[in-house]
Amino acid sequence: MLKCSAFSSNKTYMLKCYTFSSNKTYNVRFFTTFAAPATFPDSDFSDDTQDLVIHDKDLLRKSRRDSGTGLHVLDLIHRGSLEPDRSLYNTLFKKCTLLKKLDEARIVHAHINASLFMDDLVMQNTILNTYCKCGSLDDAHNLFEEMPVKDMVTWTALITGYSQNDQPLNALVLFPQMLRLELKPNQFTLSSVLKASGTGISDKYGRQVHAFCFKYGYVWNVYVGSSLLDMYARFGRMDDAWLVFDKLESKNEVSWNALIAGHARKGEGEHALKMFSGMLRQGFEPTHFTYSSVFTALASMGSLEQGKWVHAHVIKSGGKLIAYVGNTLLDMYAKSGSIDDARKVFNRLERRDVVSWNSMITGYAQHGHGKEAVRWFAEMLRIRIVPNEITFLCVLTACSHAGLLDEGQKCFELMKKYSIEPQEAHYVTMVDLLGRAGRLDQAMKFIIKLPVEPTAAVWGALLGACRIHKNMDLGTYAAERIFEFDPHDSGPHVLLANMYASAGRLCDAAKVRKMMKESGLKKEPACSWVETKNAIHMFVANDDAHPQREEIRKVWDEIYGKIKEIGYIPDSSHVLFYADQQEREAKLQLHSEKLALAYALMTTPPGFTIWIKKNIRVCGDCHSAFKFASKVVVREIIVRDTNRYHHFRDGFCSCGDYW
DNA sequence: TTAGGGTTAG
Repeated sequence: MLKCSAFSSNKTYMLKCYTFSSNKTYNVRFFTTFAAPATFPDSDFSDDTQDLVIHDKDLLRKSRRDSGTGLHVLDLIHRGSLEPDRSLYNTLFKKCTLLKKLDEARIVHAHINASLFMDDLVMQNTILNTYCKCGSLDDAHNLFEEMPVKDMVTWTALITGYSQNDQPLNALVLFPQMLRLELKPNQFTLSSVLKASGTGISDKYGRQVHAFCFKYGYVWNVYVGSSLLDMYARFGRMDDAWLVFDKLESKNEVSWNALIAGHARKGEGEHALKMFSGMLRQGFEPTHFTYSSVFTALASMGSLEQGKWVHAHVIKSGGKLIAYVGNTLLDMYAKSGSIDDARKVFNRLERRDVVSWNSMITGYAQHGHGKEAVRWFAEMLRIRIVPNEITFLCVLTACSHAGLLDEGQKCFELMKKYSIEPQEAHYVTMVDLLGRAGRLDQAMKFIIKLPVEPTAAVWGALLGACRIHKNMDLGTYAAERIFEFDPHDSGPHVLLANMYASAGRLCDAAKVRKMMKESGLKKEPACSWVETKNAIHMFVANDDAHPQREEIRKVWDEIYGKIKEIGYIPDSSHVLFYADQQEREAKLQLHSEKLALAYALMTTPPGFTIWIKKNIRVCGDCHSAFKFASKVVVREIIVRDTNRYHHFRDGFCSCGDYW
């Protein structure tokens, strides 16, 4: 709050300002284009005041430094010292928007309501927009309802407000209402409506808006086009996104970023990286948005070398590691297996937020360092970083994978202290934690006591644990509960059949297989990928299509012989559909990850770390074989399955056989 | 006066 007095000469005003907050008095020379005010007393000036010089164009900058909104100007207006004009109010609203000062915006609004601008449509639109930018859609909506006259900008401002404040449905409801009034949307309206259309489960609405973009002639506009391709990309329709991108009349960083982000979200790292190179070739400067999407893409590829190359770009660009880029960068290093580099990035971050901590905890957990993950969680709490629901999920998963039963239970209890309501994923992980640790009865009691109806995923976690600990009765019960949700889900059928097979109950396993056959259920085909010499090779079990199949099998046969010599015993319970023991053992050696390993050994130099990715959980027999293989071939083998990472080195796996 | 793109888990 400022108290001011002033005098003027030729549009230069000398203001005496006293701030109650800091108990300081300022002599302020205020150069302005405002009309000359009435006379001012100059007797208030004292000698012990500080001098500031402010030009009206500097008002925004100066008051930003003072962390105020410059509302003292309103006092001047109120005292008749200044005659308000549009640019003064606009400056104040800009300031409120910038600092998200809702209360101040309300004060300026009240002031305007008592001024000549009371019924000014443009001014009303500005106020409405300020409320939206300050996050108060209630204020914006109230004003919208009160406005006797509304134009296209009024509607667009409110639509944009809802779209930008996570209320897409409200935005989508307003759009047709606006059209019914025969107000013609422009590029601002359409890009906001498209942003709102990018949420939800279907692109049906977005496609309709696409038609409106054609109708009104904005489809090739870079703003509308970028929103349009982003909308398609969010629904995974990259072909449609590309069609829009290719036809844009001009492209900018945002169009490129939207496309890169689309590929990154789909886990199409290669495409995202190609786009990044293309963007550089065409002379576009990558932004924070670009880098965070590219690192997300690289994280999904686990491609450390390419990750380092892009990291070098960021360093060359000289930018600071802001939260988004820094967090995705450290996640990339963690997911690429280099937890040390991830920690270095973490240490260099300008600001470490809950996402930075979660990423480190997950990094440790996924690479088998459960205790380290728990230690980081404790440190995070010690320095009073407030955990979120993802933090707890990360820590619970870490505990579950590392067999840290007590720590996991304590972590679950701690959620109450932070007022975080457990979600389905937390319950699933708790059942997993108890079940893997062999506490199947406790897991069952936990499910019974759940405050919500247990889901198929909860029963699935119990079934998985029953398979590990060979508890047929409880496993069968869990499987039956899952079938009640979805009798056509092949996953639990396979798990159940595996469970019977590994317990030697081949007749029961055969019954499940028969049931699957009769219902037309097919097991999801297991695939493994291996990256060599900048190309990605995919393998499926019993792969007969690969041009080098003979050589691949020869290499694996050689390894198979060697690992058997040092203790590998094939576990044929992981083969479902063959009754003959010899045939089962033969099929076991043709699992996709084994073929991928053989191919990687053929095509990479000695000592080179081998990276394999798998679309489902790594098979138990392959896990055992890889441990022995890592010793025989003297290589580090990293397998990333849907659950976690396995670092096989010198006969051991980082997961400690607990996955 | 109104517009578009980015992070952690499962």
